[in-house]
Amino acid sequence: MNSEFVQKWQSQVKKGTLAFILLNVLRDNEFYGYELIEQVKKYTTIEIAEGTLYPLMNRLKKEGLVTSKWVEQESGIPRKYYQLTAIGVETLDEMIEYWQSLETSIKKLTK
Amino acid sequence: MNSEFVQKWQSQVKKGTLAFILLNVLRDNEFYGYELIEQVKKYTTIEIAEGTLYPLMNRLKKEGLVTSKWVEQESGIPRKYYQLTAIGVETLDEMIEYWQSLETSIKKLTK
DNA sequence: AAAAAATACATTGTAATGCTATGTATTGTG
DNA sequence: CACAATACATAGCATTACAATGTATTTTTT
Repeated sequence: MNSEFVQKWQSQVKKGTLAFILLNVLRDNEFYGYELIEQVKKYTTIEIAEGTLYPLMNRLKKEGLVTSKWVEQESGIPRKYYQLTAIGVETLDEMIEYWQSLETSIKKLTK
Repeated sequence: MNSEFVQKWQSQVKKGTLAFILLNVLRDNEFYGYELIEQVKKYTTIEIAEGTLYPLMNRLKKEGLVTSKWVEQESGIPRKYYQLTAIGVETLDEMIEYWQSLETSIKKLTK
């Protein structure tokens, strides 16, 4: 099961989907990078590679959708926390709208 | 509205989604390339560029998910009709399964 | 009748993105 | 003391959508 084609396809589906999921996760709380991977793994069936996440978060930051701040800890490596900006919220709303129309279309097709 | 970021994002979402949609469309009927673009435009909010469709159909063919046959017409340019193969149907079923789990996860996140 | 638009196929080069591999540094565990 | 886990990051590769361009025929408009 899960032929090679399907595996590659799933990777393609992530292009775009990941940013959408991450912005949604950041809507209610701020999280640090490594934690985002864990959160997404917990609440979806999706695994985000570290080599995917960090460049992605940098892009979102560059686009002004999130900000970040370093938080030192008593012990351990400092964490970079991400917060959704006002522009991020607006953008996310537009994305949700598009996603829902897409989802509706696909639901019609798959039955 | 529809900021530049969202436009680029929509294009990224199509990576993977397009193949999924096309296979779904081909489940019940065979269509030729140009017709597939029209069908998808009609039943979804998605526009597929010709420069996207023809290479995509070739990939699906190479992977054995579809076959094609030329059909001459009394007048006009010959049409290349695509049919879903047995492997195509199996693959599509796996894709539907993945899509539904993804959709369920995202639905939880967006509300 | 000529010009323009539509039909129907296709390829090339570009930009964007996820993934593997790799790297650094610290802390916790067997 | 070695190894796994935590936490950040980058570089190169493969994949894919899209704009631009091309060919050829047919239909519509002027």
